[in-house]
Amino acid sequence: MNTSQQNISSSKPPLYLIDGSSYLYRAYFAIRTPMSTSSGLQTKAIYGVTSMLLKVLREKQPEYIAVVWDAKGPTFRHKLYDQYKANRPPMPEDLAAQIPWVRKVVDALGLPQLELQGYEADDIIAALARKCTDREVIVVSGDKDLLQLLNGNIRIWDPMKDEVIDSDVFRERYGIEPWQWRDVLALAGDTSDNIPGIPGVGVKTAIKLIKKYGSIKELLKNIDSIKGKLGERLRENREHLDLWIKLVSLQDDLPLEPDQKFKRQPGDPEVIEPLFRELEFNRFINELVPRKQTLSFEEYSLVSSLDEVKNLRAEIINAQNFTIDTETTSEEPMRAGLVGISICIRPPRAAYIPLAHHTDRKQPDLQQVLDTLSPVLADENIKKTGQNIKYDMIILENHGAKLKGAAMDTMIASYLLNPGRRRHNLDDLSRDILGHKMISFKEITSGSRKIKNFADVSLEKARDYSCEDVHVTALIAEKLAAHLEEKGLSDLFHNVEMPLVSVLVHMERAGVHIDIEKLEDLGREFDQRLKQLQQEIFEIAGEEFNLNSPRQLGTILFEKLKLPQQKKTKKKTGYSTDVEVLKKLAELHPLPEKMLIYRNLAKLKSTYVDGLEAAVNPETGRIHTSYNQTVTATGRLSSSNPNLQNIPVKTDEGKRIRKLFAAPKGRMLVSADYSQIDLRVLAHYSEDKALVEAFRNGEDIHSRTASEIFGVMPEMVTPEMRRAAKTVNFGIVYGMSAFGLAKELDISRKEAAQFMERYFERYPGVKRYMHEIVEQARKNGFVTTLLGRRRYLPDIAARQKNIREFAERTAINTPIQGTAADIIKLAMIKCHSALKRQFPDALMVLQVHDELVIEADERDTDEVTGLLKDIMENIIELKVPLKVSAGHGCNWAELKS
DNA sequence: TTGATCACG
DNA sequence: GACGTACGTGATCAAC
Repeated sequence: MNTSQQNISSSKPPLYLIDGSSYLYRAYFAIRTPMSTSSGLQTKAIYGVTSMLLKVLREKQPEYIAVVWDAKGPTFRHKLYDQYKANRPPMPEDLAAQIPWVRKVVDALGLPQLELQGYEADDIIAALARKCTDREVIVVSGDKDLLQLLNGNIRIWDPMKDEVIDSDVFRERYGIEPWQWRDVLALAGDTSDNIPGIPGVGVKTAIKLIKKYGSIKELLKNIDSIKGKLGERLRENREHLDLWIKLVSLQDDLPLEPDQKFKRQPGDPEVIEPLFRELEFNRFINELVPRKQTLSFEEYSLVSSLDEVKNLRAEIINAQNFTIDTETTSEEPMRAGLVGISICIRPPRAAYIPLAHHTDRKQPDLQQVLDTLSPVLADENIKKTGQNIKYDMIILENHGAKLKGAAMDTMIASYLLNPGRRRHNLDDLSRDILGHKMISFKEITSGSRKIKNFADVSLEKARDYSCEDVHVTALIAEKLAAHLEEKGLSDLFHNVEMPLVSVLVHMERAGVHIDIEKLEDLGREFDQRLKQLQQEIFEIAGEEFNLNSPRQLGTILFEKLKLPQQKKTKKKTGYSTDVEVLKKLAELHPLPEKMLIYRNLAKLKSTYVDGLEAAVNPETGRIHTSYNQTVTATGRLSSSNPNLQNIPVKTDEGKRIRKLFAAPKGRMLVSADYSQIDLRVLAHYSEDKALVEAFRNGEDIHSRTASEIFGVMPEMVTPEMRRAAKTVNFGIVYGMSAFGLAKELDISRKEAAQFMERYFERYPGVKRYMHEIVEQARKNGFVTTLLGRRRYLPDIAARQKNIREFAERTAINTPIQGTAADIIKLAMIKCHSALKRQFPDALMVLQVHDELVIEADERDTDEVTGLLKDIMENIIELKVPLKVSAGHGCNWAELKS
């Protein structure tokens, strides 16, 4: 209806109206992790609102803006209806206490704010928005009540979901006009405001009614013709509707004008910074306050001669520990050259040794420096600290200097303290732990476009940057060490994670050998077959399209060929064309079948053939992955650049890829993997009698489960039954529901539910474990593995069922997956040291969660196999034995025992 | 940058 | 009454 206003606004900056109260509540209830300052002030709501406001300021840079609040005390709605919001408990005390602080923050940011006695924020927003006709209005809110405001001039934006709703989006989504939304709300009611609406009518039904009749007014005219329970209820409650309409209407005749008062003022850093420090909002300080020196830089020195290096060495020997960082030419350690080394003895004393900067100025000789430092680097008793020290160890060792005695890695320490945290990089740790914003790489390279890597950075800038790195690392290390101790994580850190670093250094440097010629042959073959397939698919489809585009394929399948749509994509953005769908469609049409073959081959070609080819290191002729020790939430390692933990194995085509992982001449690959480690860990934790007994007797666990759930003698178990039981066994470890099992086995939900019921009858200990671990998570807020590794599960208390249930499944799975990870980490450390002693030529080349692969001299094959199996099976004593199956072969696909 | 898909345990 | 439903990863490609 207001389309005529559409273009009025284009010349003037829009007015942003922010629904402060709704975000205040939302933040308070939605942020699950408790937040408070060290003095005890709760800050969750302040933090949430601040974060939202900063997002608006950062992304929109609004010139006209108002932050609007609900007034305290009763509103006109309470006068109309004494039950209004009567079901709502009073505002929690700790939330009320945060309000004055939020107001202070808004003031400090220079944003106008208002409230009006007797009205809610929604009414103020409505009044201002409707009166503002000379410019566009953007209402910032996540509240559905405000949808009735939408017109050609008013849009709603929810920055937290990053969702913009304008009239068109609204019409498409609900099939009605925005002004009709008021009637929808009146019919449906609002439980949180204690407006009942028509009993039995929710938003869906209300929309249907309004679509049909246009408005409540028209509906009432036809009310006698509405049939069934719905008609009855409407007739019974018709006299209330007038009141519900009044209550959900937004009051817009308020004495407010959208005038110059709403011009945004510049925020005052002098006020903001102390305020944010008081609230301990370190994360926001960097965004708003220009970087200042918060650390002392006075004791940073630039080392220019070998004599100075010797002095440094003397200082190190005196201190017996130091923090180290290397500057290099690449992020990939196996391709990087060494540019400089920084060392911090005692914060703030730090020094930078430039080695290969592009400069005419004098730099100490790289080799002489390493020779000089070698005695301290290689001295295990001199303890080293670093941030991702594995990287520095690889760099140094590649340049002929081995680093021993790595005792503290701040990245790993941060990971153990909270493995769910997304980033453990130094910049973020410095910000969060020290409240210090570090010099960014951008800052030292700005002004010169010639800077390609660190070698191009000037010596002074390099000194400041690099010394700050070690300085900050040393400061963080102290704090994190204390936290590890508090949380009982020190043993895991010192006895598992830190020793593992050296193992990973060895593995990454070793790399894995690839048969490059066969790789290239395979690439050519796949290429040909892909071309052929493409041709055939185009012919069947009757047109050409991009086979790699799921979207284009969807159009062909469901619009052109009119095949029945199976399901939407996860985010509901289009037709799904995944394997499941294509398999179903293959029964109806020849194209999906071809597409499956194409997809399979295309994946192998691009990810594996091309990917591996690009990853071969020209100097070593091998592939050096990175094992990430601080990525997974459960404690597993992950592998990247390239990922060697997802090399195909299941299909024949896939095995041809795996076959390319071949030992060089005279060498052999030995592989050992834990069989059913997850289920054995589950047996250990649950102490379930039947499960424990099965493993102690060395039974085939899937057959045993089949015999249990199908109620047949073990010898009567068919392969089909065993397969189903295997799926159940896996599903249990993930906390699967009957629904999930039904889908996986393609059986009815009822049957699946019966399987699960039988399972829990037969393995009652497992049921008990699942219950207890969820209870434990609820009580502590985290779960632990055998070695005390923690994972926090803030969602375990979520009000939303699906979110809470996800956390519950995680609580079940993490101790199992994480304990298996603990076990193989222990085994890696022990195997590595045993191999080093007994078979110094052997190389540990791969770890794939429950499997270790060693490359050894072919004469040592049997002994290495025995050693591996022995160590892995006896690495720790559980209530059931650990079993390892080991084999060897010339390549990774063909292993013989 | 995000979403869809698919490789692994 | 509708929604979602099996844990943990990383790489590639299309599309924005």
